[in-house]
Amino acid sequence: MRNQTMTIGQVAAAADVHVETIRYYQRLGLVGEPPRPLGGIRRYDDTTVARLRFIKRAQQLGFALDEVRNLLALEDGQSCRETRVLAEKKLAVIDARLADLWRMQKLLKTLIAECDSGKRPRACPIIATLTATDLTSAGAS
Amino acid sequence: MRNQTMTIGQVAAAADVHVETIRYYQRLGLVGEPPRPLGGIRRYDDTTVARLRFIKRAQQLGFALDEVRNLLALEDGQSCRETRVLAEKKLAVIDARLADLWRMQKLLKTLIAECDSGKRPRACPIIATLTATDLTSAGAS
DNA sequence: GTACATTCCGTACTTCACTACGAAGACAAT
DNA sequence: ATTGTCTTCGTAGTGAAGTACGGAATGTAC
Repeated sequence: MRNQTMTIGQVAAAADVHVETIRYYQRLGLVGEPPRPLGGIRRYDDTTVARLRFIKRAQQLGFALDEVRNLLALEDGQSCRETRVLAEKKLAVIDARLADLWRMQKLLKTLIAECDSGKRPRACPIIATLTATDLTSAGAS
Repeated sequence: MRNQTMTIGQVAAAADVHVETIRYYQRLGLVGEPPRPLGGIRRYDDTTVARLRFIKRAQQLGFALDEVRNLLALEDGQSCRETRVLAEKKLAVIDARLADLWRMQKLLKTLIAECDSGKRPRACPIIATLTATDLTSAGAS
């Protein structure tokens, strides 16, 4: 697959993305466009496939495309400190999001349990909570 | 504040949302529009404020506006079983999202730690991982 | 009675990561 | 030489939850 032999469709299949996604990344400058031989079709090699996989993995780690752009600039692996800083920032965001979701999970679990246990008198405890409670502290036993 | 005395701006201030947000919710049918006295200005009472707060709380629990619409239909508190079903579905989504984020968090922590410990030889372990690893299993010690 | 703030209404724009569409050209097989 | 698939390029649409804008009318204070 070396030496510019693949079409964009073959690259897409190899990296398991859609052709349109590659063209979108090219517009964003995340993936290069090889020169087009006069009136012909562009050819790619597997460095493009590798780059697409890199992008996919970074996304799975929670990086947005704009952040992936920064990571790609450090792709030589020689700027470990800068990469680390990006990873730490992302980790902080993920930590915060986890705390949020954890709070939601806890409260929902509590409310669902109350539906069963008949602890509260008449009305549905979930609706009652939505109607009256300050959720930033509610259910935090 | 009873008996239709507030303007939309006062309602917005009381519920801590923007005027445009109220109008947006009115378009979605989440909030009613009181009749407009011929060529005059609509007046609201605090049931609208309460409804806006209900919506905000539901959003904090992770419900999308479209789901809030369903919750509002059960607002009388008499359909506890149906409300519970909605809450359980939302809880399942949140559980899944938590698992995702937890995986990201774990992997990022591992990678950042490796940056420090010099475990890996030369290149940045984060970049190396993005370049080569299958993240769905990587770092899962 | 006039200046200023608000309201009303519709439309359009924002972000993010794509996806869809359409026309024209290129290439591969028969 | 024709069919059929693929590529190229540009533009436009998706969904979620709003935000922004602009002109006209209305309300409020002095």
